[in-house]
Amino acid sequence: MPSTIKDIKEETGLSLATISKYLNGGNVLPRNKELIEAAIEKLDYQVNEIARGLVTNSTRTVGVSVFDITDVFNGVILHEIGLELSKYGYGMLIVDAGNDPEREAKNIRFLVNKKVDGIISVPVAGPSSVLDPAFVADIPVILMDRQYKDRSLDSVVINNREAAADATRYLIERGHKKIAVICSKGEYTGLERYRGFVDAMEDAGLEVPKEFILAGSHSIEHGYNAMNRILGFKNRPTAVVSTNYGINIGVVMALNEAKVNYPEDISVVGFDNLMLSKVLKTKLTVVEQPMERFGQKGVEILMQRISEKKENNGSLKKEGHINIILSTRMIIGASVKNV
Amino acid sequence: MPSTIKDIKEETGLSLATISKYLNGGNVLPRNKELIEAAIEKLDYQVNEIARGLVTNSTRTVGVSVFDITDVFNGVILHEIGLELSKYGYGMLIVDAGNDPEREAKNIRFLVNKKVDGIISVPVAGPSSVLDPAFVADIPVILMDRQYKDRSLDSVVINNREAAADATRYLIERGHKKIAVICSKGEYTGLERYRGFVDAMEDAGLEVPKEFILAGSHSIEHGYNAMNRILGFKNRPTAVVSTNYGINIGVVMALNEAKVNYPEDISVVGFDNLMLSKVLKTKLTVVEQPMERFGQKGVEILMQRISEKKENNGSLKKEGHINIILSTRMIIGASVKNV
DNA sequence: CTGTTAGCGCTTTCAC
DNA sequence: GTGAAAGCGCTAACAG
Repeated sequence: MPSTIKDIKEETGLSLATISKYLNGGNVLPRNKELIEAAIEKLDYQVNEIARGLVTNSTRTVGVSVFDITDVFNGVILHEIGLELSKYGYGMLIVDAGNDPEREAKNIRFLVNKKVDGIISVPVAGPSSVLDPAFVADIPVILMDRQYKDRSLDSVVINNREAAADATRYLIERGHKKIAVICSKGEYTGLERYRGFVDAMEDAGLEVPKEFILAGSHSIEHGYNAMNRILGFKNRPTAVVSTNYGINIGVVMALNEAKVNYPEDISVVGFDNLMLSKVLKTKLTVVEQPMERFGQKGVEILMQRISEKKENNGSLKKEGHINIILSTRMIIGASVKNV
Repeated sequence: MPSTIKDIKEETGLSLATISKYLNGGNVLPRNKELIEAAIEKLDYQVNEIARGLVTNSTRTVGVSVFDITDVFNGVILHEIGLELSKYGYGMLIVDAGNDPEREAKNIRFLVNKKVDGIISVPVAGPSSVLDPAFVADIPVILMDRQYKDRSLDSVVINNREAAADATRYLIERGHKKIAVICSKGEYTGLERYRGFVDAMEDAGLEVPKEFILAGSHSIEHGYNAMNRILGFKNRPTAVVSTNYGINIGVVMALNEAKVNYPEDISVVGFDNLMLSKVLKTKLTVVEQPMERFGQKGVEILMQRISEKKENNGSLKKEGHINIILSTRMIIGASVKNV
């Protein structure tokens, strides 16, 4: 059995209050300080955060929910969040939805029951009601990367629509007129990016045949299948916009397997400057998202909400939402040719 | 403020004990059951796991420590562990060392203070003493993928030495005699794999010039730099063994950039059948690790230890260790040619 | 089956 | 600066 504050009371002869005060950085006589420190050392004492949490009503832990932990994008986000959180002395309780909304709902309830001080969510697509248990419990929630269509919440995102329009314009400026988009319309990010694509095409007065819009899931499979479909068209596009990392991978996979060269046979613009881009013989031209900034800003807002709540003695005040929009930039590779 | 068991006592007129019993699946009169359920519904009651944990001395949470959460290998492991844990009604508290032993030590202390019921660790290289706080607190620990040289602990691993020897033999059988290995000797896994390589070469009576052993870190950079060094040799090997996923990526990146084709110009055998293998034009021949089995077995042993501890009323008995060795298999790609 | 009571380990008034 | 005492929300005997 680990030792408790009581044991160190026996050891030192001091009262619980004094010891607790020391533990929380309060002032105690130098003499007592030494006594306590010696006892802690001797007894291997470690604070029981559970007991502390029960009385302070704060766990110094935030819950982080991601739609898929095997997705590199989320791995990087988690890394950045963890780094940032530790600066505040906070830990994180990570839950993984595995792209399943029901599991996500279950996970959120789990976090609420665990009394996390706040939640950062990179949500699965779907109604925002999965977060209801958090709202009922007055736990601040920050959305990251994705937002909900049905409710406005604190969030940190990029301007997906603009970014996708930029990517598309990049192709248009290089003479492309027949451009296809491979996207996922199921979640916020994908839909916005799709819209950005359409914006740019319309602004340029370019037609988009229906079959050039390949909407599906946010996945390697979809990228792979969609690219293969495109390769089968009699009337092939000269360029393709891929709207996320998973799709990038699928697209490149399909191209390589079919021995179709890019940019010679078809140009490609993708999203996210992660691992993959580094390993390809022909580097992808992509829209890069500022991963570290995601973590920093997300944690910053959350900490702000948590202290607001504290100042407001325990209840969240609901007056508007913070919406941080991070800027992106195009990383120029060699996957686009002039036409 | 969320409602408590007391509120539902007021609401129903029942005693705390009865309500608690219901909450924990005990038998109560149907009438009372309805009353309680109605109150729970009405008050949006959620169990306070913190309070529960304080008295039961169990949090139904396990801590999972990984050496680097941005490493896809760990992402997959975490996914599998989470899936498996949820079958037992357990949640996980994930901590990420970012390859920093000091951060890992801090993380373990954090988990201990959070009173997790057990810890699964995919450790950073280094002395096992980072785990001491867990041992002092009598928290069961399961090592996954990697072991320590300085202490024997419960673990689930693959036979790294055998697997690497298999991979090497695969090359030898195809006529390769000049084979280089790119590895990391810093952690358990890397060292074992290096040894397996040496085993196979010695058994075949093949010489390994010193410069054909490129030991460095478990990283993309190392794979990349090492492969570039190899390409600069006057006396080039005809094949290379890459001993982990990160190194695979670096190797392929270097090859592609130098426009050196594999297997035509050099053969490659790698480790781990993850994402990358799917996207390469020429698929890598690799040793595949059973990711799901890692999660299943790791959680299984941990649950066993947790219940043993309970039966032994709260203290871990230390009689030997469980060591699960999972089998691997070679996935044949097209990155090796006969010579 | 139900209620009373004690107590998990800690923080926090409030006197002193 | 220190101590006594109450209490966070819940479970676990023990009586009834």
